Amino acid sequence: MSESTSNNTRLSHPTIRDVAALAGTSLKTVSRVVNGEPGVSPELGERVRVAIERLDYRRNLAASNLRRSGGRTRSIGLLLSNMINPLDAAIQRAIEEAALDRDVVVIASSIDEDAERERAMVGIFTTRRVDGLIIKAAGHDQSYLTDQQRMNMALVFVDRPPFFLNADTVVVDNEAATARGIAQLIANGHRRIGYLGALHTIVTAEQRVSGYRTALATARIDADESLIKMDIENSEHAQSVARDLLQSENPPTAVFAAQNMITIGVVRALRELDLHHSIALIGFDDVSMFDLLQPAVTVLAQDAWAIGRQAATALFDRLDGSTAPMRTHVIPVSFVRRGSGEIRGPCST
Amino acid sequence: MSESTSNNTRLSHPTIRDVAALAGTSLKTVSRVVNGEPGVSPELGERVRVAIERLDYRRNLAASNLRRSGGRTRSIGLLLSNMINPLDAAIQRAIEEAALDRDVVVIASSIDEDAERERAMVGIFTTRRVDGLIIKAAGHDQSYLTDQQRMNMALVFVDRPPFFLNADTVVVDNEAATARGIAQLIANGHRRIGYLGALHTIVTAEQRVSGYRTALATARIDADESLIKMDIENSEHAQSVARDLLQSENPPTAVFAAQNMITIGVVRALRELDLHHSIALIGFDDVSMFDLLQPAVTVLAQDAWAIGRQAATALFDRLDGSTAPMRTHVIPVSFVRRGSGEIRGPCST
DNA sequence: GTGGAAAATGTCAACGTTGTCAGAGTAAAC
DNA sequence: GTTTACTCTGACAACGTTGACATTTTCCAC
Repeated sequence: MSESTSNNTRLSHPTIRDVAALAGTSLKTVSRVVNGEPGVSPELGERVRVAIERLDYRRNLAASNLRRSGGRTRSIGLLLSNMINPLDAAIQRAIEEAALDRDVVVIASSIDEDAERERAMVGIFTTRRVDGLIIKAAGHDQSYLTDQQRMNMALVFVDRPPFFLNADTVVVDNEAATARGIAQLIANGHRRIGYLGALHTIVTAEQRVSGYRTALATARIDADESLIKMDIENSEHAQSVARDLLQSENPPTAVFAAQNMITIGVVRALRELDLHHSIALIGFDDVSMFDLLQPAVTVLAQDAWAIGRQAATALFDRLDGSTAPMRTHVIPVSFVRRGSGEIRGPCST
Repeated sequence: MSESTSNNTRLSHPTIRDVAALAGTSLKTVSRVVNGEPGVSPELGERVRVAIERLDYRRNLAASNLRRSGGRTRSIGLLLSNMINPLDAAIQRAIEEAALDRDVVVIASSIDEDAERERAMVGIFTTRRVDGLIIKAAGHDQSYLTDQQRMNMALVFVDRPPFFLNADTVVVDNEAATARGIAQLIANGHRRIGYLGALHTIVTAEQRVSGYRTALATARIDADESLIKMDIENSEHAQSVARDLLQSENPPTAVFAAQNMITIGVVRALRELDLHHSIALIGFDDVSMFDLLQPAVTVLAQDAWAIGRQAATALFDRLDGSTAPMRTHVIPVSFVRRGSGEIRGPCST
């Protein structure tokens, strides 16, 4: 394997053994130099460094981690719904930055609200022995992760709390934020407010619709169930549902879109029916360019970067050995008034 | 380490040794079962499977790969500019899907047009022994990758060809596409066409401005250098540059924005000056909701998904042992006419 | 029952690295 | 010259797994 040191065409990576041979010393000394351990004379150390340089030696981290105590791989897994969604992309980027600072790599994957894929990916990550996992869970039972937790895999849930498992969590207050948006619409004179929500199996979708109901109840308005449309899967679906709703016999005067893709679909439907200047719209989650539409879209904006950073911090705290009780971090949602949500309704004073 | 098999609180992962002990057999037999190798009697195989199940054993892939011939880690690296850019996000997602099908994980990182970070990440990936690397290079010299290439790391360049290195590449024809857009503007009666481009150090930025010049030359129009603004770093920067350009003494009647973030900045500037219905605009790269603006933005759209898929295909072909000559794949760019690019200029017939 | 092939199972070393510990060398103190 | 206390260096096992090969068991033909 290493007999061809003189030959420049080497097929596989040089090992510590090759370096030792070239420097005329032992494995262990090279290991010491590579790891910056003390107890190597300057001359020998230099000789080793030259050999490392010459062979372009890079230590094999997998082998290193195998032997090292603790068996950490300095890698973490990240499972989000869909990296194409700017919200998930921002979370990913924030986590990557935090990981990079600690010399940890991130293995990411999109799971598309698919509980089976969630479990499959967790299996893959377990096999890879990731040190930790940040997950926006799709399924409704994460008890299967107790094994991983016991085996020292740090877990942080983002966007949604885990089911049947106690773990650190980073969320926003979906119910309160939604209620705030709906209250605003009511204050602006709306009584019939349409609600378009995502898959009801997603906790946040339930929390948001619950905020909707709370706000109506607070204002003593009876919720008209025909105005509430759940289980919307994507932008196109939202568009067609909104179209039907707006063309129904007794249409809403305002619409609340509970997620960014849904908001885009609703905007399209409003445009299509030329109602965008008369029907109020508030969306959950911001998207770049919502400010450029006419009217600009009022949103409840999650701070994805803050969510990602907080999740990374929580995870690395655990990896550093924190044994504090599991904690739920709530990141504030900001209400960005841009115009679409300020369109007045029939009951304005 | 394994004395506490009966105890449920195990601190580290069970090993093949633990499974063997519980099943009353040898390491090798367990290994055979785990890897589905033949030559294990049904009864013993079943006993081993039960033990695996009971201990929730997962084989340590790092250890497995260390021993396995070839030493593949079934992981690939992915370096793009910025995962928050929807273009990069789509490329990433496409690659992830392809990798998942092959039971390969993707370690991704954003390098922000920073050549130093590019090299640092390549170093990290090398240490991790990724089997391949898909890279949107920031620097102007990738000869440092010859070592990796020689050591069997498959390389695929996306968006930009490598410098001083021969490797598979997936690109679009930036020059031709841009020329096509500019020719369209000229055909619509524009003679003074502003050009806002990204960092001139990025090859694609150069190719695009070159397409601009080519199209003008073809139409026998002298390029006015004061209309060409390069080195634009982000959306805000683009907005201020566009503002200055549009308010200059002899402003353009049309603008070409050579990248998606730049286009957004230009749109903002046009709005600000209330010129969006009078100045034509064509952008490179599509962004969701460009169709919702007024006027909707005409773009030259790259098929990010196709780029990612092609890159993954090329990479895995190499990993499967292909020794065909290095190839450059060119993915078509589509011209999406939506309105902003069709605003007529002073010289229309 | 014996021989011989085939199937099943196990032993051992190796992958590339680091932890443990022992040995060699050196300088200062007696 | 010997002891003491270093500092430096290397031999060896181990991390969890698999490849090569050896051994045992089973089965069938004679």
